[in-house]
This record gives sequence, C-alpha cells and structure tokens, in this order.
Amino acid sequence: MSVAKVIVDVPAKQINQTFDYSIPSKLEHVITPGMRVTVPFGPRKVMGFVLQIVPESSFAKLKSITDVLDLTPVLTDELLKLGQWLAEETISLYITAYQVMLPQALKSQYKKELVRLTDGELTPDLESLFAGRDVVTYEEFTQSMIPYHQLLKAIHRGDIQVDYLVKSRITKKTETMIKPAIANHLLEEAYLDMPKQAKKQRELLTYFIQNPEAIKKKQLMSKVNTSASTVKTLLQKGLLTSNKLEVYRNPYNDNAIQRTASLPLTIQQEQAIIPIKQAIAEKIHDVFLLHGVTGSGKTEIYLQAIEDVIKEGKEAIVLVPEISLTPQMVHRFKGRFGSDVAVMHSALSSGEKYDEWRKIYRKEVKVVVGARSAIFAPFENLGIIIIDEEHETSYKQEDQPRYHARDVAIERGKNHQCPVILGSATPTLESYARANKDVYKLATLSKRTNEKDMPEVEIVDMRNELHQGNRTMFSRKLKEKIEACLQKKEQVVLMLNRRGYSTFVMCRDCGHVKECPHCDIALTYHKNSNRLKCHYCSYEEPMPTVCPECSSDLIRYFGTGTQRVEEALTQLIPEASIIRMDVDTTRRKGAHEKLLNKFGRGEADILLGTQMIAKGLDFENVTLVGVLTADSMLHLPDFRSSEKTFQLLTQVSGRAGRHELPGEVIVQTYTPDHYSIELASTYNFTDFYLKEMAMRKTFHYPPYVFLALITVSHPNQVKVVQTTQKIVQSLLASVKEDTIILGPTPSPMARIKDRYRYQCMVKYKNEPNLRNIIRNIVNQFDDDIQKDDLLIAVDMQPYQMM
DNA sequence: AGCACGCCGACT
DNA sequence: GTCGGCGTGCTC
Ligand SMILES: [Zn+2]
Ligand SMILES: [Zn+2]
Repeated sequence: MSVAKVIVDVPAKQINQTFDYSIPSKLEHVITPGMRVTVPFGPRKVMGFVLQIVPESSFAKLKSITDVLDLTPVLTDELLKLGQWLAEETISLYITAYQVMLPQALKSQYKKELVRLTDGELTPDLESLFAGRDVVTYEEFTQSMIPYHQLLKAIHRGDIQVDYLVKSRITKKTETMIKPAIANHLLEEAYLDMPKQAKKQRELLTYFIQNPEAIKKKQLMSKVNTSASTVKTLLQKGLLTSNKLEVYRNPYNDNAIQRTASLPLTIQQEQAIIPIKQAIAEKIHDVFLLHGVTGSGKTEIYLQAIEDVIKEGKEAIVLVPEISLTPQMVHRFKGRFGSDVAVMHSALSSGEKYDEWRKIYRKEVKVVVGARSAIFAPFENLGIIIIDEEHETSYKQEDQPRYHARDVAIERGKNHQCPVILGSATPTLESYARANKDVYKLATLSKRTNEKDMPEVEIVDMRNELHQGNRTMFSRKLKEKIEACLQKKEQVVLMLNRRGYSTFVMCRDCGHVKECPHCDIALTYHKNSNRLKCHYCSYEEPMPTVCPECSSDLIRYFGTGTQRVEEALTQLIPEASIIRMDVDTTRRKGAHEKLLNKFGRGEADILLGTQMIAKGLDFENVTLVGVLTADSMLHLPDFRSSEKTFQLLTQVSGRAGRHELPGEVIVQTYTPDHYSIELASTYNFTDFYLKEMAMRKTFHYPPYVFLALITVSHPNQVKVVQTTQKIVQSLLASVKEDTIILGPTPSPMARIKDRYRYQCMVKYKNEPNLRNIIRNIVNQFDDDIQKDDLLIAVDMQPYQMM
C-alpha cells in the first residue's frame, strides 16, 4: 500500500508541510505526483496537491485519499520543484506557491451541507429548516437563527450529518453537435415515411442524407434555415442524435491572421542572435541581456530564436508587459506561429484564461505569450524564455507569493537548461550591471532597423516660463509646436506622468482635504454616485455640501490631472480635438484599445494620457511628443525614481517619428539639469548607467546591495513600533557586520483600514542564511499573529516601498 | 484557516 | 437546563 505526500489547501503556517495519506487500491495506479486530490482533513474535506508517492509513512494510522480531481498532473515534476523553490525564496506558504502557478478556475471552493439521516422527528426549528428536504446548505442554517446547540445535539444523536464538499469552479464551454442516429439508407426510408406537411423536418433529413457528418447545431440551423424545435423533434424521433463537444473560447478572433515569414536581419541583429541560437542548439542555460533602442528589431530576434526552438521540438515562453499585450502584438506571434500560440492576458475572463492554459497543458501549443503569470506555463520541454521590456515593474507580483518573474524565469532556465533573454531599451541597473560583470551575456542593438535617428529631444525649463509670467502647464515652445503640428495635419502625443491622478475633494477657503477616516489617504470623488470613496478600504460617504472644517460652501472636487490638462488645453487651442487616456477613460475592458484605434484612424489631433501611453504606440502620423512634467516622479520616496524617469522619457520619446515623417520631443521640467532628464534627452544610456550606479553605490542601494522589506501592521501604533523595533534588534543580532538594518520607519502608506504600518529595511551584500533568519524572527511573533491580529509581511524583492 | 471541545457566566 | 462567548489545540 503506497502513501501520498500531500500539500493541503489550508493557507496557515502550522499546516505548511506535507500530510501523508494512504492511496486506496482503486486509485493505486491512477494517482501520480502533481495531481489534485481531495482528502479528509480534521472534520473537513479539502483539496491538496500530491507532491510525492512513497512506499510507507512514519505515521501510524493514515486517512485515505477520497478522490482524484485530475486525469493527468496539473503540475509537472519541474513545477513541483519550482513551487518549493518559490515558497522558500519568497518566504511564502507552499500552497500559495502552487496555487499561483495554476489558473484561478482550478481553485477549489468549499461548501458545507446538512444531510438529514433520520425519518424520526427533529426539533420544530430544524423541521422547518429542512421543510421536507433531505439536504440543506449550511448557509441556510446560519441564516435561520436556530441555536447552534440544537444542531449539535441532532448531529450527536446521529439524526443529521455535516457533509463537506469540494467544488471546482471549472466551466467548460461546449457546443451542441448534431449528427444522424442511424445509417444513411434508414434516413432515406424515414424521409419517405414522413408526411408531406413536415416540410422543415424533410429538409433537415435531406441535408443529413447528403452530409452525414456531425455539424454544430447553430451552424445547422442557419444552413438549413430551421429552428431549434424542428431539430428537437427529430432528436426525439431518434433519427438524429446530439452530443456536447468541448470547445475553447476564442478571445482573439484569429482565424484570419495572415502568416508571415522571417524578416531579413540587420548586421547588428545577426550578431545578437548568433550566441542565442548557439545556446539553444547546445542546450546551455545562459541569460542574455538584449539592450536594443526602440525600433531596433528586438521582437524579430525573439521570433527567429523561437523558430529555432520549435524546430528542436521544444517550447517557448514570452513575457510581455500587460499594457503591451495588444492585439497587434498577439498578431505578430500568431502570424509567425499560427495556432501554436496561447495568449495569457490578465484581462481575459477566468474561463478564457483556463482555456489558454489548457492548450499548454494538453500540448496543443508550443508558444505562450503572456503577462507575469505566464512564466508558470506547464511546458515540459522549454527551449527559451523571453522577457520583453525587462525593466517593467509589473513583472513583480505585489501580493503573496511576492515573486519577480525575472527570478522565476532564470530558475526555470536552469531547470530546463535553456537560454533566458531579457530585452529592453532601458535595462534595469541590476541586469546591466550583471551583464557588465559577465554574469549575463550582453547583446546591443544601437541602430533602428529603418536606419532613422531617434527623434530630437528639446528640454524646456519651466522655471523660465514662470518667471516670464506663463502660469499655464504649457510652455510657449510646446504650444507653438502643437499648433504647427496641427497645421500640417500631423498628430501629437502628450504625456502627464503625475501621480495622485484620482479626483479628490478640497475646500477652496481653508484647504481642507477630505481624507478616509480609516486610512491615510484622500478620498476620491465618484461622479456617478456623487459620493466619496476610499480605494484602500470600503469606506464611502456622500459628497459634502459644506466644508466640515470651516463650513464654507466652496468645497469642490478637483478633476484628475489629465482632466484638468484637457480643459486647459481646450482653452489654449480650442480647435484641437483631444482623446484623453487615463484610469477613468480606460477602466472598461477594451476601452484602451478603442481609444487607440480612434486616434490611429486620425479622429483626433492630440492623444493626452498618463504613462500608459508611453508604451508601444506606433502611429505614423505622430510627429510630436510632449512630456508636461518630466520631473514629477523624481521627488517620490523611491530610490528607483531617477531610473524610472529615464526609462519613461526614453520610452515616450520613441513614440514620435517612427515612420517617414521626422519626429520631435518636447520635455517640460522644473529641474532641467537633473541627469536622468538630461541624459534621456540624448538617449545616453551608458552615461546614465554610470551616473546612477555611482548614486546607488553612495547610498547603498541595488545593485550594490540586496534588499528585504519587512512590514508590520496592527491597529495599535505603539504595538507596531515596538514590534518593528524588536525585529530590527533581532536582525542586528544575527546579521553580518556590513549588513544595514533600517527602521522602524513609517510605511509610505502609514495607515490602511485602521491598521498602522511600519517597516524595516535590510540592505545586505551576502547573507546566505537571511531567509531562515527572517523566518525565525517572524516565528517569534506567532502568538501575536494568531491571537492579537498582528501582521508581518516580508518582501524579498521589494519594488514598491509600500 | 476552520473546526470541535470544554469551561464559564448569564439568563430563564 | 439553555444559550452564547471565548480560549485552546489539532489537523496525516
Ligand atoms: Zn474649509
Ligand atoms: Zn480607507
């Protein structure tokens, strides 16, 4: 009798270990590692992942696996190993690490039911609850207000039983197929027997006599021009039969995508791809940093490398930032690889995501293009992993398990002995430094494939504008350029990269800003409900008519940054038609796409938006890009703010003059001398890298050190500070001398949902044991975590300092 | 986590 | 005797 080691779906620290279960004989050769099973756990029944099957257990009496949920493992051997690595690396629970690798649709849901076992009398209360039924949901009981004791007694007496159900939320889309139930000559006989007035039925039979193969019901109905009821009659007569065929949802209607062939490579592209192809052929795990300016043809290199991988019979993962995962991007991959491509976009519905995942699971595709979570695609023969726009912060997951897709990619690259490619026009300092130290292999594409220069960037000092009495957000230079552009019937892209874009409410008399009573953040105004809401908790209140501080009635809401700029712009250049793109106008699914298409068709002169417009736009008629406030990110409490500014300016500049028409860029700033702005304006990545590296060295930031961030939260501020202080102390005692421990410091969001938040930052160079040290220190507070509502969150790869 | 069990005090 | 409210301990 063999034993299964199972990780159960109970996300708690005490349960973070395998539990042994015996395998019933009927499942003996069915269950393999990586499958989902249901197991009894205490009085409950829960889902679990089988990690391992061993001959025996050190446990005396084992419970037995109740059921198996998969026919083939949903987690490959490599993913089982990867999950363990992920949990340990990010200090997360095993179960959360495994769950994050699978589509949401596979997550189990739990239900409790009360089952009546006796025919005898129950208490009147319970009789009215059951009301003649044998089974009621536990929820019905809770809502019935019947005292718990009554139920407990009935359970003890054996009159009622509690059933624990494990439900899956899987929805498979099916299509009804119709085909003849009998042989063709019998159909012909049936046709002859059919009364003349049964015109539609005869038509249907005629169709099937000519086309005996199965057909989709919908298709049939439109072809024969008949109704569902006619089909139903023939089904009932036993002449036709139907069955449900499982089909994939097709979110990208891609039947008509034109296949494309490889493009010829430039000399630079050729040089870059040779070592990559070599690594693929020789099955070597290497990380390549592909540093290529916008328009230098990185994607073509990806495509041709993948072609090699597919020729070897292997598979490829391509990660693309959410916002760049546009239909055009999908077309590029499907155009080259056809139906061999699955697309994992987080805007897809849960069912659509499940379908895309299943294409990989069933080995129906060779390539997946997707956002962060696609890194866990269940391929078994990976030949390459590509991360485009490697510097994008969206590759970092901000909730448990807090992983960076880049780290996972490299781990999987090791597991499969395959190359990993990091591509970017503005690589992170971390990656570039590793390339300089030969940890990664560097390939540079310094020229655009169309041989055009990057557009000219002009910096405008907004302080001068102010001195000369221009109080608007538009410099005279920018205004002139926009007008000139409109005259030539060319288009303009304007970017406002300001934070705090949401609408808030302020009193014009006393300056009072309405804040959430539970969080340290301003409430945002929602126009449709005329209410103020908090984005961090569920608090909301009606929009006040007078200021609660000074009773002035001049309390007003201020539109989003882009909204206000739009108004100002309309005043300045009334004849310009503007499309505004920000969180407000792109909230609905597909809205982003729609606005861009509208702009692409030339239905507006100016596209005004937040940083979301910096990426991937490619419109030939855009000749001017304006950045309204280039320095607005520089003052944020984030050591990456210079880097982010440089990246954003470089990216947005690439939006101008991508085709025949030459482009230009105007960057407005109050700090024109800042190196990130100056060097971005000359596309000088190398000097920026050197300068910023020097800064990071002086202030002890990555890549010179690694970071770990520990955030403590609790309703009592004193408790939070004390706990954080204790953690700092414990860390200092167990860590090397050159490791820096900072804290306790209030978190940038110092209070959320009535919980105060303090943090402690660890800066270290070499602490091979740090994860264990932190785990042990956090364990010391287990009591308070369990009983006193204390929370300690650890982030081993902090990006957002929140 | 989520559930049972047991002990206590309040209420009828 | 009946009820709800916690604190404690366990889950193969
Ligand atoms: Zn006021
Ligand atoms: Zn709030």
